[in-house]
Amino acid sequence: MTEDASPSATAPVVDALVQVSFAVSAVLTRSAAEHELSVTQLRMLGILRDRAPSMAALAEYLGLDRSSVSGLIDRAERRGLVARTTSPEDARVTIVSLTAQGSRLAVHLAATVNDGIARLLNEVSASDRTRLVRIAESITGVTNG
Amino acid sequence: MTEDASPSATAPVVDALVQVSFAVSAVLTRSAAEHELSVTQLRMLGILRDRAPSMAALAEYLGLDRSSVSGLIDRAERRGLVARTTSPEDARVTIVSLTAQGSRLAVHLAATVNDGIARLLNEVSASDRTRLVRIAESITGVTNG
DNA sequence: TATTGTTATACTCTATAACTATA
DNA sequence: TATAGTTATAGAGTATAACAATA
Repeated sequence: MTEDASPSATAPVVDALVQVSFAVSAVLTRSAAEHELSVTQLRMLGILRDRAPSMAALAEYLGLDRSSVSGLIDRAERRGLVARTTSPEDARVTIVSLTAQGSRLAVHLAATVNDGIARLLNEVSASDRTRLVRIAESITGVTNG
Repeated sequence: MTEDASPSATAPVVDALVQVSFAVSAVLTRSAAEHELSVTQLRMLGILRDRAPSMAALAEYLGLDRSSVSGLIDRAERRGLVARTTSPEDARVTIVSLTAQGSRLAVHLAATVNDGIARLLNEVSASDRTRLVRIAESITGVTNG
């Protein structure tokens, strides 16, 4: 987790970011692996928690080609986690949604991930957490919360 | 441990961490993709920058099975990035090292990754960077710098 | 014609199990 | 016997290109 994708003369703050990123990734990987899921499947379930998008929209969310998402959804469907339905408005469009089982798993996974990340923050003070949110906003250019 | 955690109510600081992690991962993925490498190959090149480990040690660094590393090194060798040599001390052991070309690429990649991460920090003030290093230490339990 | 989704194909990444060569 | 590494096999994930169905 700390191997180092980082050059010899890396600034400490760059290392800091990379290491935090690895720690978070490890939580995601571990949470997914507990249910024999890939991180991509984890993300997919997270997306479907509050959406029932078309295949194309799902591909967009995931940043993947549609053909990749076809396979992804094939495998999730085989496991009973998602279902495909044809849009009533446009017969070309396939709508993806969670099954009851998929929904339960998605809720559970979200909690697991949340707990895992929260645990990383155990030793971080309240004021540092506040600061971290602001710093993250600067980094991602997005407002969180 | 996951009792209520209605994950819709994820704390902003958890989201912040996840988003920072995605931003860093995107830099790694993009830097690797510029040279048609996977993130695993990128990590491998980073590791070999200052080491010439055995296959087993490399597998340990990467957290992968040895058989996975065999394939990884096969592909990198085919591209002229690494070389295998047999250890003089123990004929069972294969030593992996960068070729001149692999070394040049590793140096270049390290700089690219460093620049990409540094660019994420463009809008972060000096005092926030200092704080970020400290927060990262709390998160990873490791001292950076 | 354009769009949505799937399929065919090919490659990387990963693991498990079985194998070999060496110790 | 035990260890290092490879190979055989299998499956997931990913993309490109070609395709069918629908608009």
